[in-house]
Amino acid sequence: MTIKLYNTLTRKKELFQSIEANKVKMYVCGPTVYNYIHIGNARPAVVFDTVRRYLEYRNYDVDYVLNFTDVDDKLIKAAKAANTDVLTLSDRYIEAYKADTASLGVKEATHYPRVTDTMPEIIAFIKALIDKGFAYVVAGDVYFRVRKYEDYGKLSHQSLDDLRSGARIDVDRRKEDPLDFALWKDAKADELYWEAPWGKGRPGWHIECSAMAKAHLGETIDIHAGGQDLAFPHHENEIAQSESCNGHTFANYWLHNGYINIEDEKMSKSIGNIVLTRELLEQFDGILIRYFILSVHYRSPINFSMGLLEQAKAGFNRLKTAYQRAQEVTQDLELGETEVVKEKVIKLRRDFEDAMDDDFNTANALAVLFDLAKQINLYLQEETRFAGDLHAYIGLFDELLTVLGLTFEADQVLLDEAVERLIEERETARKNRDFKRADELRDQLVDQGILLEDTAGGTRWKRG
RNA sequence: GGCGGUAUAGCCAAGUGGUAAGGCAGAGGUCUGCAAAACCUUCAUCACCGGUUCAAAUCCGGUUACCGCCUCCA
Repeated sequence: MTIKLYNTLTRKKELFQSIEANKVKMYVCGPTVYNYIHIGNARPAVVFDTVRRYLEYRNYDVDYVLNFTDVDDKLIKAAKAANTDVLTLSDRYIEAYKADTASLGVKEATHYPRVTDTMPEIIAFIKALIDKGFAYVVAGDVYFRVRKYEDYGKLSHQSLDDLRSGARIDVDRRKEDPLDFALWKDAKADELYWEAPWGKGRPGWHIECSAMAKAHLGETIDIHAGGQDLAFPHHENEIAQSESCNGHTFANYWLHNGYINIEDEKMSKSIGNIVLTRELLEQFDGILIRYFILSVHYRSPINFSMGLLEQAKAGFNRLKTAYQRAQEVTQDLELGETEVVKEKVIKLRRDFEDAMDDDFNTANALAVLFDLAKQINLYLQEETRFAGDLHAYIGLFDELLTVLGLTFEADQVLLDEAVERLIEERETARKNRDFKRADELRDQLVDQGILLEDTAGGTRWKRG
């Protein structure tokens, strides 16, 4: 049990130690639900889901909280544009988020708090900050007093002075310090608002996470995760709020995932190269997209393109083929098992754990799966094979796939009658050594996306 | 200006001191009626310069290029 993870706070890989034995409190910053998620949103969803799965594999009970920001400027604007209200809009995109991430093999979170459901806690949180002198009210807005919190900048490793000099010209002169940030925004006309002791309005962006994490996980949590861009200012501000309010460490480990570029360019609205997960799912299996994401270490940048996804598919198919062949063959074998295979399984498992223990190195973990596939392929060529051996390989395969959230969907079993007839007809042709006819039929099937493999045990087929 | 990241074969990608994992593509071979799948073989000295060391892709210094954050953003 020696999981090491890279902590942004210390910029080092640290040994993971949970607050409570065998229990992990994990908070992941979720999306602002004003649109469908893009591939960039998919990365943290997949990556931190994998972290969670591995912790569970390591026998931790993981309390996994993922929030939805369902009130903010973007939502208000989007709702107006769609001629609907904020809550209807956010409901819709929350459902879409869950559906899209489910396609990517992401497990359900333990809790999905929403800002609008956490309002009393948020208001109480802000009130406590005001009472302690960490926040001040200006004309209905409430700001956090950055200079009052001594450790400000400890996550992004910047001093307050450096941050100030880098800050853009701040037009809001009501703030005591340019870096002070809004905890509460005064309600403008026609906007959704909540009643607070200092006036009507809605919460600022950062406070929600502090409040929701506290409400669901307590004052000190184990892991707080999100995209690398959230480190500053969002997470920095969360730390400032939470530690000022609660008086002790907010999160022990901070994990940040790298960006996804599109064809070597930053994904952005202005470039117009946003790739929605939903669109991608029309062309590629979600699990393949997950595989692609996991083929790179989570902190490194990933470049995305259709070509790269196609390339990944070829590799993924290699794993899938080995797995499926093992399953087909195992039914016909005699019972029994060998020491050699037993030891190989033990070693493969250990290699996998070594990879994942090292800051969730999924690229190396996948290399272990390729090793496993190779062992299976080699084993299938041996003269004497036992069901027990293949079961051991398959069992390990299943287990490791589950940790990574990967599955090999069985190809649709149902074939069109017409297709089946073509396959049969080809078999007859082959028996009659009419190879010209057989090849024609095979080409026809290829056109329908059916690939054939003639093996000793008969003809196999799969979808290309 | 401040903070940080990246640079490994045609492509993707691991690797933080001991002589370059894995995958895709390619080449040759085995198998096959031919294929496919699989197996075997083959394919890099790690951006550049200098230094430390018995030994560096890995440490130190410098150079170049690209990128991120400092402003809503995964």
